[in-house]
Parts: sequence; C-alpha cells; structure tokens
Amino acid sequence: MTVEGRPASPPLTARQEARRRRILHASARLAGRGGFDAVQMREVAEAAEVALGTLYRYFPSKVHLLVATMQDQLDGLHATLRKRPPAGEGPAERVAETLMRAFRALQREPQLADAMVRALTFADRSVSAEVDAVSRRTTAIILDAMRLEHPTPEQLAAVRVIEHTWHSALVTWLSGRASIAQVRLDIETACRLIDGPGAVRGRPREG
Amino acid sequence: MTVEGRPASPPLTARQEARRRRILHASARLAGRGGFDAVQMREVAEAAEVALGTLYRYFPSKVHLLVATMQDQLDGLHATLRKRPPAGEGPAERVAETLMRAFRALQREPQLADAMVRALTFADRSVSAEVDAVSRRTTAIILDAMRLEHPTPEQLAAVRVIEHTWHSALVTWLSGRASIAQVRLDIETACRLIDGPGAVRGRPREG
DNA sequence: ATCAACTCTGAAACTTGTTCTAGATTAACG
DNA sequence: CGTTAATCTAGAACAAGTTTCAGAGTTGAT
Repeated sequence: MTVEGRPASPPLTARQEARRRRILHASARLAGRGGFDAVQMREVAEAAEVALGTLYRYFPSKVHLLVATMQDQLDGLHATLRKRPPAGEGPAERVAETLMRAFRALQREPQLADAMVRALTFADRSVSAEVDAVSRRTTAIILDAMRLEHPTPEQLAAVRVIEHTWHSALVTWLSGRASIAQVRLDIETACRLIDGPGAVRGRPREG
Repeated sequence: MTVEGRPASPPLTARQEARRRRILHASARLAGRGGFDAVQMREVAEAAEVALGTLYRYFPSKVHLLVATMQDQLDGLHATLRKRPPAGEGPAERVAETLMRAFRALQREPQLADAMVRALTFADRSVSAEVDAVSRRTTAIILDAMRLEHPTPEQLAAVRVIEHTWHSALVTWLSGRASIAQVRLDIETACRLIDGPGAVRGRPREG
C-alpha cells in the first residue's frame, strides 16, 4: 500500500534505484537456492545491505517482492526471445515453441521458478495490480510469437486459455505432479485452439 | 509427515473419526468467513475442541487441512451433480455446463473457495499426494459430464487443458482480476477442444 | 484387572512474516 | 551552510504456523 513500482510516482534517486536492484538481486539469488521458503525477508534485507524496514518500504510483502522478481525475469526473457524469434510455420507452432523455450529457461532454475510461481498464485487482491502486470507481459510474449496482424476474437480467447494452461501446467510440474513431456503435450493441446475449427479447413499443419 | 488420510494405515476409531469431522467442519466454517487467513490453526483447534498438537497430528499443516477440506467439498459437489446430470447436447456443452454449475456453487461461498484454492496452488511437494487426489476428483467430474464410452487420446488431452483452465480461471476470478463472464468464456473456449478438429469432420457422436 | 503403547491435552517455545519506534542520514531548498 | 522533511537503520515487538514436552487419558493384549 505504500508506494513504488509504477514508473509514475516519485522517480527514484540513483541510490534508491541501486537499493531496489540489490534487493531484487538478493531475492532472485536466495530463491535460486531453496525456492520460496529460502526467500526470508531478514536474509534478503541483509544480503541487500538494507534494513528490514527499508525492504518493506520498497516491497510491502514477500509476495510483492517475488512478483516483482518475476516481472524482472520475464522482461529478460522477452528480450531474449525477441532476439531469436520462434521459427515455426503457423502461429500455433510458434507459440508452443516459444512457451517451451520459456519452460526450458525455467527448468534451469527450478527453485527460482518455484518461488516466483508460488508467489504469483498465492497473491491476494492487494497484489492484483502487480500480478496483472505479469499477466500482460505473458500475453505480450504470446502475441509476439503469433505474429498476426489482426488476431480474431476467437484467437484472443485462445490466448487466454493458453495462458491459463501454461500457468497451471507450470504449477503441476513444479509440484512434481507432471513431467516435462506432459507439460509439452498440454501446451500443444491448448495451442491447437489458435488455428481452431476454422483454420483446420486451411491446412492440417505438421511438425 | 505423520500419518492420517489414506484409508489404508490404521483405521480410525469412532472417536477419532468424530474428531476428524469436527476439525474439517471447523475449518470449512472459519474459511467461509474470512477466507484463507481466517483459518487459524489455534482457532480451528479450539472450535473443534481438540488440542493444537492433535490438530497437527491429523493434518500436518494448514495447507494439508485446507486441501482435505477441498476433497470433502468436491465429494459433496460430485454427489450433487450426479443427481442432476447436465442436459447439454454434446460433450463440450455438458462439460461447460457442469463446470459453470460448480462455479456458481463456489460463488455462494467465495471466501471458502478462496481458502481452498489458495491452499491448493500454494501446496508444495509434501502435499502432492493430496493435491493429486483433488485433481483426480475433478477429472472424474469432467469425464462424467462428457458421458463418453471411449474418450480418444485427444479428448483426454483436452480434459487436461480444461482442468488447467478451470483452475487458473478460478484463481484469477478469486483475486478479482477476471469477471464471471470472462471465466465462462474461458471455460467455453477450452471446451471447444473436446469436439476438436477431429470431431468437426467426423461427427459429435455420443454414447 | 493390569501393563505397555499409543493418543490427547495444555502450555510453552521457536520461526518467520510483518509492524513499530527512536534516532541517524540524506535530499531538497533557501 | 542550516533547516526541514523524507528516508534509512537497528532493533524490539507482535502474529500466526509449527514444534516440543510432560503428564493425563485410552486402547489393546494378556
């Protein structure tokens, strides 16, 4: 409820920006080890060389902190993906390819992924603005991969379902209830909605 | 980590069964008021007239308790649905109808829904067996609604995506980031996968 | 009925997220 | 510079989940 985050509000001084960075960095590093539980506010504060009260001024809760960490990581991912766009033939293929690439990135840091995703799904209404920001970034990544001038309403609806699937599949994988292969299958299934019933008449696709 | 739950293991005595019931009842009642945060272990213990240590012997964590509460509620829902099966024409329609009915049930107790769903998505590996049980119950409800003798592999894949969508849409609704109308749309979109590309060319068939 | 093993109770202790306070630092401005 | 408001620090305090422990109560087998 305090401040921070939105590029509006008082712009941060250089030292404040540096503090914010140190905090996010410490958060990601601790998360990279023990996952959600290892991100302990006292430890984050200490690692970032910041008082506990200051940490709470920048991020009003542990969930806020981890969601902000996720925004950070997603931005990095989006930039990476832009540099090497997916090569698939149709929108559905490209989206599936992009998401699986994102998945492999998360696989390299499963504990970090765990921390971020748990925070995201545990977030209550007080974090909805930040969670929404994460959701918008995800949508942007998917739409980028589709590379369509004018997505139809059906395709936009499909994107929503794909996002739900991506998100939920991630959760089941992180909690050890689904394999990567299963996740890929789920994502590919959801992506079939993109060139839905209409597109089937165009061409079956392959890959 | 202790015991409990699985119908295997030592069968519970009548008094133990009664304690378990009191605990689940207290949990649901408290959740029905303030949601996840209102389910405080000390209060649950007091309301169930059980010592705190005993509560933890029955349910090794708050998350375990709430997931067990969800199993309970789902069983009730499944029984209700069996009594009045969905009336839609095709499998997709019936599944969408069923899920929206479940949704309305949750709408009547939004705080309870919040507590259960937050617990479910926050659960870590130590709860995966219980979470899996919830997932199986959900799958059973959907397959019931489809009313197919031999669902194809594609349809089973569709069911997985529908479950993901249901689950994730629920989360976004509970955190105030999506309207009921939006949830309905998302579920209907996912349900289109059931009579997917194959069914379009062949025929809906029902059994 | 008796003994051993297990279960339940009540209460304190411990952990970690969160809040609060008093004083030191910093930043903006004259 | 000097002042004033905002920010930061160190540390105590509080809240709720979880653990632990000693003793009372139950249970089951003999």
